[in-house]
Amino acid sequence: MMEKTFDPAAVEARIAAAWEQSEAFKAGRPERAGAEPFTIVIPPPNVTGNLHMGHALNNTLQDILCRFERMRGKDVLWQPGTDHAGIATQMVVERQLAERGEKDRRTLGREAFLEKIWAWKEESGGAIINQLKRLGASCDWSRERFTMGNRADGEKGQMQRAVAKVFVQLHKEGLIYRDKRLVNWDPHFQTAISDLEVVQVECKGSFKWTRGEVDKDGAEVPFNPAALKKVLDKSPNGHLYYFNYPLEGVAYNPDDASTFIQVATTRPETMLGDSGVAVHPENEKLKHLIGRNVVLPLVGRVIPIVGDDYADPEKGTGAVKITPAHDFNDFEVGKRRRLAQINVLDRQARITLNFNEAETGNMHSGGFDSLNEMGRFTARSAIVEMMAAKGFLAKIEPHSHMVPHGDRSNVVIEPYLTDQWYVDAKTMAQPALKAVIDGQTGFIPKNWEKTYFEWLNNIQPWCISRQLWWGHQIPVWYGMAVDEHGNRTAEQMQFVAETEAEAIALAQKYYGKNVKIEHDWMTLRAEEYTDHESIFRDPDVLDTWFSSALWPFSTLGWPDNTPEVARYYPTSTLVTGFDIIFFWVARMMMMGMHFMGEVPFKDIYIHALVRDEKGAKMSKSKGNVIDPLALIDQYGADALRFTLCAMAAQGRDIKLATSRVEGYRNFATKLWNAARFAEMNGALLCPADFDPHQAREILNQWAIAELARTRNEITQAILTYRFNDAASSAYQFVWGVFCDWYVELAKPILQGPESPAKAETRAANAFLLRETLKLLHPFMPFITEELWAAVQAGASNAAPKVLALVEWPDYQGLENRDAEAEVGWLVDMISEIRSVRNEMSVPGALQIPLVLVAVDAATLARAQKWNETLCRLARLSGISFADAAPRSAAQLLVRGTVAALPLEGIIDLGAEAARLNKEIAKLQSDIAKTEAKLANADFIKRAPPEIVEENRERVEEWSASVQKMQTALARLA
RNA sequence: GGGCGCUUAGCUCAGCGGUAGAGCACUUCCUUGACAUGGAAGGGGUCACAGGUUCGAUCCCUGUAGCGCCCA
Repeated sequence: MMEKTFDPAAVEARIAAAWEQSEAFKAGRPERAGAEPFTIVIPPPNVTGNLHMGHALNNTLQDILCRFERMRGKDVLWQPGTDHAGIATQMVVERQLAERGEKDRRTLGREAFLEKIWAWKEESGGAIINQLKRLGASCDWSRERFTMGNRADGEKGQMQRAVAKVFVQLHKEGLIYRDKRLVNWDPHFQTAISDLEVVQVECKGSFKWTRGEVDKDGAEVPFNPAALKKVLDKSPNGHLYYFNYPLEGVAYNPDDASTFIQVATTRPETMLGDSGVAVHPENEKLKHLIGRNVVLPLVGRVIPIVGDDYADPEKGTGAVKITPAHDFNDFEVGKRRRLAQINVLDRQARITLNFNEAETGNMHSGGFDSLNEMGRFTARSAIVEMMAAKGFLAKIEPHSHMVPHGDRSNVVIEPYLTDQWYVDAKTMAQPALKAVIDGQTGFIPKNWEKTYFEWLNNIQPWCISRQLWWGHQIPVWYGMAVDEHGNRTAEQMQFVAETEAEAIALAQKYYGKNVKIEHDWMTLRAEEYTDHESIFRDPDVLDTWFSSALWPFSTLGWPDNTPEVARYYPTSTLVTGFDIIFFWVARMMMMGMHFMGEVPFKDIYIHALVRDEKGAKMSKSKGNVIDPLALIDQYGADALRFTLCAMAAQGRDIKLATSRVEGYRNFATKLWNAARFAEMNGALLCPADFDPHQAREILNQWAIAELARTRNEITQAILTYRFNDAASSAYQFVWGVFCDWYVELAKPILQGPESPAKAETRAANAFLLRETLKLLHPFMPFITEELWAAVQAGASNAAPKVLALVEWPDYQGLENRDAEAEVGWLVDMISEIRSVRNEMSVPGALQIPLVLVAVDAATLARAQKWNETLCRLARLSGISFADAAPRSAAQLLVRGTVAALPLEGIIDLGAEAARLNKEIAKLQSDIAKTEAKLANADFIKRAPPEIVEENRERVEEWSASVQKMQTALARLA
């Protein structure tokens, strides 16, 4: 005897083991060698990561597709793996070293530190893989990949070779180059980071001061640098500072606006690097100053006032100070107007005054050396104080603005001028754009194409180098260039090669002598070798996304010519969130088009973000994170999966409420109990010879037809990525059709005497249950697999051992209108009687008689046939037939049949009259509305005939009902 | 500022040119032999607002308001 409820915690691990043991998820199963392949590459989660709700949704949807296609007989490869997440991993391991009191990264040195990371990875990396298994993800786990490959393989490793080959080839083609540009610089990790790793945080300060402002006693309020410092120490951002920059050649007077130009900035310390002031060329108030110069306060540098559209006349003072080396917009203005790029920060974002003497102005003589190596925020208040002291500070006001922060380090990011490696993304974007325009790849929902186009059309060079240790080291070696006599020049030489050996070979060819590897540039430069020359490798590593961009083919074994590449590329579908369309999807498209000459995936399904109940993004700092593993523990993986699927409507975020998960847990219980009922009634095992087409019982025919319809709905819904429709179809069938009606209507038969009808119903019940398990399996793999074992018990057929490999049903010719008419009538009759009973407050336990009035032979036969069922489900004492309704009876109308419940003495006749009047009124108002519509000549003329006909029929039906109810009303008196 | 999206029952959301739907919550009744993680019945919505297109608009178009996200 089955338990009363399904206990996911007790079952899930066992089921997962059974799948593993049967190798159900393995791609390339021999019996499917001739089958169509279906491939999905998992969006590789971060190796340091833990399963969050976004992963749960993402992987549930992928799993539904994979299980569905696997059941449809395809050779499914769901390729799993993780990515090496440069900064995150380095950070995790550094923190671990600190906690254990071990040597820090720099003390350890690069090699030793990398050993530590690999050790960490072996020990605790990739926990998320097991968490995905708990969710039921049917990946081919034997093929798990890691973007960093395997430690043991070194540069011979396939992932390493893939990355190196891509780099070298793109470099050869001129699509990878070295350039000096602004990057997002993280001063904590001292590396460039991608836009993706930058979060904008809104900051608003509180300090306020205006030059010349007087207090209530009429005294001028002096600037209080200590007070500002105190505010900035708490939070350095959120103020706008107004500076007067004196015009060259006039005596500066803060009270005479004609002697200066006023600029506003949120980052005062960058003024040390100003090389111009911009004014909009059509700015009536200021344009006359274009072409003049200002003398940069403190520094003494003479810099021009230039005309540029970037300066918005409406914003701030209308004049903008330009610091090309420390602001993305200013960088562009500076390039347009040929302004100097003066870097005033070091790698830790401390002020450095070691810029060009020519650019220094009078800094050193001005007594500002104290600023050197000062932290940027300390320098901020120091510089403001200096400006104030010299009378250049006009105003400070609180200002709300977005400040970029590193998402890992949480420090303020600085735009920073450095040499980095770039991919010419603009060129590579063209085939990626074309592929979507031509429809080789399509987004679902389609409107995401717009986002994709938008980004690819405005794409910037992709900075791929990172100043980290953990990652694919850039395959470039540097040496000194030599002239034709073999003498070193001041230039640098680059050797770009897939392996160290190749690099040495290239260098040897270039130098004409032996080449050795040196470990850093300083040593190499300092040494004068006689017998050989030396090169050293670029210490930087590649952006993690660089290797992720190769994921759809590198996981299949590329660059080797593996059978997997041939069979599973291009992949079928990519399932991912919209937040990485730019960073990942677009880059996979670029790399796929370039290296494989073919799109990496045919469909890109973009799903929503999972938010909390109130619609807020889940985040640790808000404390509103719902842990999917906790939900799995509490309600089971199936319930969580079904919830996410049911809520995955296209184009809308998911606001997750645990009450929904609970609801679908209850759904699982319902299914479980349907099986339990079947077990108790000998209807669990479907006889091998049961043919649904041969069912003779109309109830069975009806339910089988409903099953077939549901199968089609689910199939269609999954194929069109309408996951929520698929879920509701399944839910409606299991609960609303199978449990609520089929089982109830079948009870009298199943629990009655032996008969052919009973035997057939037992078989049909088992059949319906078994087929339902198949249809539900992609959504709820655990409970269905568990019940599958039960419905297969003792079955001797050759069906696969696990449901995961069973064939998706395809029923033909099972629809049945007659069955719908009869069972529909029965269902409506029972519902109506129950409704009247309830409304009339007939005690639940009381059995009452039913009189069917003036029925035809067919209805009479129908009523007699279903007598027992009707009596049982509607709590009737019996059914009789009459030509006219008895007096003092409640009357109801079901699909044209008049039914009377003689309830004299039981019910309040006044209440029944009121009930009938209410229904009549409702119908009459509907009739009036529809008749008005039919009276409209335009409607008759222009509406489709079937709609007009439908409305006519409606009026007729309603009118007949009104008439019958009026008769009933008359009989009441 | 630019782009995208949203506004439907108390809550969370489907739907979408042709009589407004689900789950949860709520009310009443029911521990009957699959299931109280259950059953039966019920209340509850001028589908944000204003115009327009249409025979007909919750649905299409325009505008307004509010909210959210992305990019500056």
